Amino acid sequence: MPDIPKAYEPQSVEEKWYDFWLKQNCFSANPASTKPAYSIVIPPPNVTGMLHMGHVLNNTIQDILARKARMDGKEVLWLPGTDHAGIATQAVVEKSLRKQGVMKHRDDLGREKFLEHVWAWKEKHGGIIIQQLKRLGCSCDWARERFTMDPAYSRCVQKVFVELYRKGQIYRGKRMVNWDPAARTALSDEEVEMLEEKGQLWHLKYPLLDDKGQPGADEFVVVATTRPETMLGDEAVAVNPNDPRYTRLVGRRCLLPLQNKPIPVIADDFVDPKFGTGCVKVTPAHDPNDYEMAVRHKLPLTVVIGPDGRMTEAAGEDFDDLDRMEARKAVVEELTEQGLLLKTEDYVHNVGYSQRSHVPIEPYLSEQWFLKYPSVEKAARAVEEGRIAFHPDRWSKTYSHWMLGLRDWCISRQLWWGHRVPVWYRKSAQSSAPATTSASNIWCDVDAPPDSENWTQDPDVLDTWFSSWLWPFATMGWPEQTETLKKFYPTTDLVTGPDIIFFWVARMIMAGYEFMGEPESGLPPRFGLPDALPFRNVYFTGIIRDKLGRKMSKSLGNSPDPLELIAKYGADALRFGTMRSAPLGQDVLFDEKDVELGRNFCNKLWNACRFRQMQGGEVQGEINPQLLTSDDRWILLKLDQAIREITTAFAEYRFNEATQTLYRFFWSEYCDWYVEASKATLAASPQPSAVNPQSASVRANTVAVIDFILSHTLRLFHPFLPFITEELWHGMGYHEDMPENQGGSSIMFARWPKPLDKNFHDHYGLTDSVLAFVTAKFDLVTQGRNLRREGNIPASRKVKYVFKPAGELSAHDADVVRLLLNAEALEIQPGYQPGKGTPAVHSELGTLYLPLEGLIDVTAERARQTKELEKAETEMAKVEQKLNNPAFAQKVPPNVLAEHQKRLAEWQAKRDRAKAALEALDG
RNA sequence: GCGCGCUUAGCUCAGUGGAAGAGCACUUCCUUCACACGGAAGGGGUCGCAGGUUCAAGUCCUGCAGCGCGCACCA
Repeated sequence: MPDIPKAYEPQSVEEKWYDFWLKQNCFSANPASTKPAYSIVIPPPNVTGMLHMGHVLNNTIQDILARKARMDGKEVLWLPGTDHAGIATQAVVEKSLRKQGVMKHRDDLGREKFLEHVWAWKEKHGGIIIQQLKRLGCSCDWARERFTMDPAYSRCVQKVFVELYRKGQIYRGKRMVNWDPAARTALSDEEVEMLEEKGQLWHLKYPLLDDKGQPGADEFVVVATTRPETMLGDEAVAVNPNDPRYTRLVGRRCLLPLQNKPIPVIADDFVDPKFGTGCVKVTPAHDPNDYEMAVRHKLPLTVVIGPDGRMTEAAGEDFDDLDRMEARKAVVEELTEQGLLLKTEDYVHNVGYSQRSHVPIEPYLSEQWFLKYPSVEKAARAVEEGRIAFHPDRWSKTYSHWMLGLRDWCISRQLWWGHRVPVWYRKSAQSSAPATTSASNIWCDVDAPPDSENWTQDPDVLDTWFSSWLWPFATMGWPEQTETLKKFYPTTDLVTGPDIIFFWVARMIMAGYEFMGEPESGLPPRFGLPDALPFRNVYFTGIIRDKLGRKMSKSLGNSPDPLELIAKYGADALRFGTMRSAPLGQDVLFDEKDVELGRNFCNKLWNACRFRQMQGGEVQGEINPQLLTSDDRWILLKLDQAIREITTAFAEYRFNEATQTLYRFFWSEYCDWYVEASKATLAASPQPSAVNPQSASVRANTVAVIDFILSHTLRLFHPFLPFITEELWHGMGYHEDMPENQGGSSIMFARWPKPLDKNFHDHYGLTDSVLAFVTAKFDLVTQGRNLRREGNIPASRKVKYVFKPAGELSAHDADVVRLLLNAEALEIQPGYQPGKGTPAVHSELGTLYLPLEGLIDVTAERARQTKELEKAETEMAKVEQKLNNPAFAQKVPPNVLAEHQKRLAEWQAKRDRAKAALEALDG
């Protein structure tokens, strides 16, 4: 690292090493490797998407896992790709084409032309998010990038459709579905968001008809509705058969206002007599329950709201072509005029909204394709019995609950962009319209029928999730039994958000069992893999929110652009800051300050290495146990502790804990204490001197300790901070002695640090007493610095401390204390007799005085000692209370008892010293 | 209605039955030869409320309250 800049400059460094990794093929996964496999498939982002903070969190975690696995000696496959996001992409392209004036509606272009435009759009924009992931440092095997509309992948989707169709799991049916009038397509139940809304409950009067079909003078049934516009399609009024108020009405007819149509009063158990008036208007074509009732009572269906959300001709002249919300107003107005609106109540209820278009869902009767979920039982048990582990585990409850109440999945979408349903209908002889749908007239196969001119393909495409549920194996070459599948399936970890637990996670597990699992009895093995499940662990990230706790969204404009953050702070900073504030299982309140913290941390790491470089000399490999200082031993112990904590945190997917440990170890322990203390030895000349023949070799030994710590620290940091660690790994020369494939070429493959074992501890004298000694030494320093503060002595003023040791204190340790106190001198005087009121602090090592010759601030000193005294007394009281409890001594473990007794003694000693000091001040 | 979270320093949050923690913000001091993207010393908490278990509870149990999120066909 020649001419090291004072501050870390990430931009050039990041680009350089990413190119290096790509050129060296560091990310490519080799199925022929003998190393154990580790694999992740990326949750495919939308092909037209842009990187947002959610991606940053999600993909940083995956990259951390992948990089850690490489350092653990695994053969790693992180398989990237994108999905085609049917509705979203089609909507974006349609909007753009309209804006350009290319079309008004896609029908203007026709299916083929329109799809050409979408593909062109995909070619232009589809790579953006992939490039952005690279900026973040993601170590995906890019050669294996997949897209859900790739020809091979599309064939997987079709094959799966055909298989399930032939097994009877997929069927076509006319059903009431969730219709998105903006996107003009059916949606699955999961794509409907129930939102609480303040609405109104309108009470409508329907005049009853007498025997002659004439409205009675004053006879009405009153129905309540939240959607008055649907009354135009009413076909009955229903009451509960056991409701005494209305039994006499059943069988009579009433007049549907506005339409002037007689409709029957029917009896149905569905009606809850206790709700509202106990009379329900029945709109068969626009409400799922009403539809069921209509089927039971053989009522006709009148469609008054069309697929575009506008009223149809059947709604009557006055309402035809009105938007459904305008129609609502118009209907209410008209009914009011006719005196048929009894009352309007405020009413809070839940309204289904399209998760895609954010418009209210319209229940809509249409012909759709449905899937009876396959392998549900196996998929449910896999999670319940722990073969797939959720992190945090609580999501498994959500999963199980969902698996219990499954309804058939509506998989067809009325779009053009997507996998077209592989079903053809035989054209009738007379026209090109599909003939009756009997078996011989339907062709369902991956390939079109040979006489395709006699057939018409189903116009619908499949739900995007119907393709992405195959992602873990369809990306690896299924249905061929590829080497990749053999090596890397099942995958190890999946990282995703809990919001797609139903959409994706559950369905992937089902698909795993259905298509990768054991064959049904009697059939030859279809796939020779031992395990069907698609992954073993699922890590659920939190949702990234802004610092006010709001979800990030384009419309709020509260979503920072990660690329701007990378440009400003560096990718490592963004990764570290995000991970540090993202606890397992909780939402993340993102604040740019977090990224700033990440940048500051990188700068600290940079400068710590720079400090080492300034000490000169080659990388020091060997540490001589004979020459270790107490500080050297202390930092080795702290490193050991950090390695253990971080390794455990990784095993439990507690990444924020790992980053916090790293932060604490490196900043608070290594930089704040060890580096400062090491300056005592580093100040010596690197050349042997006559005065102190050992100082040069002690100095070299300290440099060796620094190299040991830094080379370990860089490896511990690598999964979080890939760029700066690679830069420093090479810059510091730590790669030089490593085997080529274990850190010699890249820190990516350096071995993950192991905890320092017992032999190491014994060999280097890493003992509890060293730990206690150095802790006490540093405590003495903190107290000594406090003396200076309390006495209002500026840091710039050189002062002399006097130390009265309780035992032995080596010259080195005394020098460290002097240095850390920023003292001109530290006089060791075992028999020191302080003058009256000399400020002093105590530690296990002895008493430290700050003699100030006539400059003692008696008031300040008294205040300080009084505070000490009070603190000691309250702490004593706490411990005494416990110890005085007879049950305590009997039941508590001996070590805890001993610890409490020791604690009491310590506080007593402190109290006594504070008392004495106060008396001395007054005396 | 059912389920799941959350409630700890001014803010954002860690905390795994045995002395209340971090970052930011705040106060004071320091441009000392790694770093002002820095250093030092401080101030600041009846751990949402009420019970219970325990020698010992921020931590375990039971209620309650507030906030958030799922799921649920009641017009």
